[in-house]
Amino acid sequence: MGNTVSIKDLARKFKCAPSTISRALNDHPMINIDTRKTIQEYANKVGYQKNTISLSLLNKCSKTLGVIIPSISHYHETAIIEGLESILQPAGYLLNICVTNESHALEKEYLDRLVANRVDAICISLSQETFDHSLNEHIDLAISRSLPIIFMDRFYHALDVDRVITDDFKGAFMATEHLIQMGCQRIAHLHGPKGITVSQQRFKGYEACLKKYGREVDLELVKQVMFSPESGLAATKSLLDQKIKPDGIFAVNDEVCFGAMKIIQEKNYKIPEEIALVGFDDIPLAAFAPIALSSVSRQSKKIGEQSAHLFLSKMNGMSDHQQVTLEPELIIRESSQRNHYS
Amino acid sequence: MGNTVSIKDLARKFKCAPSTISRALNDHPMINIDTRKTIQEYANKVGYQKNTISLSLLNKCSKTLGVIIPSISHYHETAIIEGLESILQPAGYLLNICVTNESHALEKEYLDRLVANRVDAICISLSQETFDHSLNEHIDLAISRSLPIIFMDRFYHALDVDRVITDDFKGAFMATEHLIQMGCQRIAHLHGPKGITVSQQRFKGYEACLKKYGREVDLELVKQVMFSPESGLAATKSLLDQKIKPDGIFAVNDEVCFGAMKIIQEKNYKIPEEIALVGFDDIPLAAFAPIALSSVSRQSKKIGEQSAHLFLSKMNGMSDHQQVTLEPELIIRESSQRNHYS
DNA sequence: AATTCAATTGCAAACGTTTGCGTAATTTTT
DNA sequence: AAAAATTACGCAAACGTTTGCAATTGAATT
Repeated sequence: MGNTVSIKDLARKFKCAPSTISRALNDHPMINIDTRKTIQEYANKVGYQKNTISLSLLNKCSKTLGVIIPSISHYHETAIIEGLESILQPAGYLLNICVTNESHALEKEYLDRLVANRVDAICISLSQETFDHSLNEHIDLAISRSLPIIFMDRFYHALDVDRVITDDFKGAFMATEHLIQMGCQRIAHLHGPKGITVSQQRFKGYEACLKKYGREVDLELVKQVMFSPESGLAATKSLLDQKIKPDGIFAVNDEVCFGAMKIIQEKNYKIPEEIALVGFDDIPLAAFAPIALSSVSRQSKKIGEQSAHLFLSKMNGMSDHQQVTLEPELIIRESSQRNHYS
Repeated sequence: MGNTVSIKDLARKFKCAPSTISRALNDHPMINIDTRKTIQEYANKVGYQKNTISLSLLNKCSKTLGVIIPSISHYHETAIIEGLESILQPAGYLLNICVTNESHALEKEYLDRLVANRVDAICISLSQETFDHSLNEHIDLAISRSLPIIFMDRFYHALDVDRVITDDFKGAFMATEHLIQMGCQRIAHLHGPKGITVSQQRFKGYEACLKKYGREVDLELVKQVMFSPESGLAATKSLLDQKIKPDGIFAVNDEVCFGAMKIIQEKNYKIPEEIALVGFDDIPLAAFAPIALSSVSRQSKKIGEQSAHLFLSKMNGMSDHQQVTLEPELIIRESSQRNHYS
């Protein structure tokens, strides 16, 4: 920007070599203590600011982490970013955040751009399109470049990768088991967009739990939804219009539950007595839903923190791959707590 | 990363000068069409990826925008990011997102780092600490470097800056006027953290509206809150415990309203008949609050979009400063709609 | 056959910083 | 007083890419 001052400028000013300035600014003992001070003071006065770009070029390391996520509009994603930042800020890293809107093309484009920018590593949560059609060439290519890639949330076809996930299966299992223990007989599931790992895992957890208690999955009670309250409302409405109505609902996330609650209350069913409800993610507003919402916490912030730690280990030369699986936690609130049943 | 291939590598391979490779890859007509093709194909085969860092160094332009925000846990901030990204992705820019947690020290640190990284410009929403104590030296310094800085949401002491904001005053005025028209006599305000522009502006709008209708601000009816439902609940509780109870509440944001609703319903007051409620931000869950929440939309995504456009104009050489003020929009839902009163 | 011209390609500098090595100048040791 | 050691600084290359200008080649023109 026009008036930025470089080491060369300072060298001209002091009639010395750039190397001297560089060493002086870095407090290199090789340089006379007085010259050091003089140079440092002057540099400070004129607002010299190190140009990190030239350093990146030299050191082949940009002190930047690329982050690719499908969306940024939910608590889960922002909490991940908070987690990443809480660890990486003190470590001197910056974040390049890219939102793909679940588009494979955009994911590919962003990945290319991050590689061109020589980020030190990439934390990625795959887009739905990438997942649906197993379009993995761009990822494989990046990996073959030996660019460290850390997968968050969604699985990747290869086994020997770095990965930080929550045990969605287990979380779903816990939620379903809880509903069973609360006396629910017909537990419905609001199934997330298919093709997305978390949707599949949560359904499998739900399914496995029913099996454990000798029940079958009734496909009449499984409706597919998007991750939005509107979608949750519509799906729940169709559930309530059926002959076989649910007396418990496990939903793929909390936003969906807000929609479900709306229509359930409109139709004058009692929560949790007539219909018990459990969501997923434990968003900050869960406790402030019409009926305080029970939910499975997936420790979103910890996913970010763990990913950051994994990244830092890799920067420190750790070469073997690591898979971190976080334990979900069931938070029981009014929407599923039937004291008189237990 | 070890196996990255550079132009120099290709030059060695083809026994020619790096300049030839560079021109060939950029389809420069000066280079023989056949050599061009050959080189391009080979480069493609071995996965050559342009090193943007060297380009940044050369062109003094990094194709990166620095974004500094106080928090990333609310809809407003993520919508801004979505807006920024929707415009800047097609333009070939990346975002360096920094979250300050309202800390001045962190803001300063991040600003320095972004400058060191030679971002092309910075979009910033000032931290509360910076605002409270008018700690502007770091900003002034950056401006004196002639680094373009675009302020979002929060005012800056200087006048000749670039800025994109929503008219919070007007939004608050609209909300308050609406409550008056719904017949509310004692309108309380849940005042955001002081020192933050949006809090102040919204209070002023509330105040001005009351004045217009010949009313005074009753400080008993103004409670200070943080931007959280918990805080909203506590403040509302103290309101309801007073002798003078409100029959309408205008809150600084929607999360606060969720907390307010909780306690209002617990104490068995009817919304909106006994207490009408209006929030701010129009978050996606507003319509799914216990009572669908009326709210002032501040067009968060548009703030991002406009900031991005402003940034692009500046990149195209626009030198004069621009102030964009977006119009808020009042969304009326059940929490304030008293049909029988109007 | 000498000259001009166009088509290709190479050279070298530049962006800003670091760092190994060389080289003065000064001091210490024998 | 000569040799060795220390102190303080400069030189130049390196990172990867672009670009104005010079240089080479071959063909076309006179």
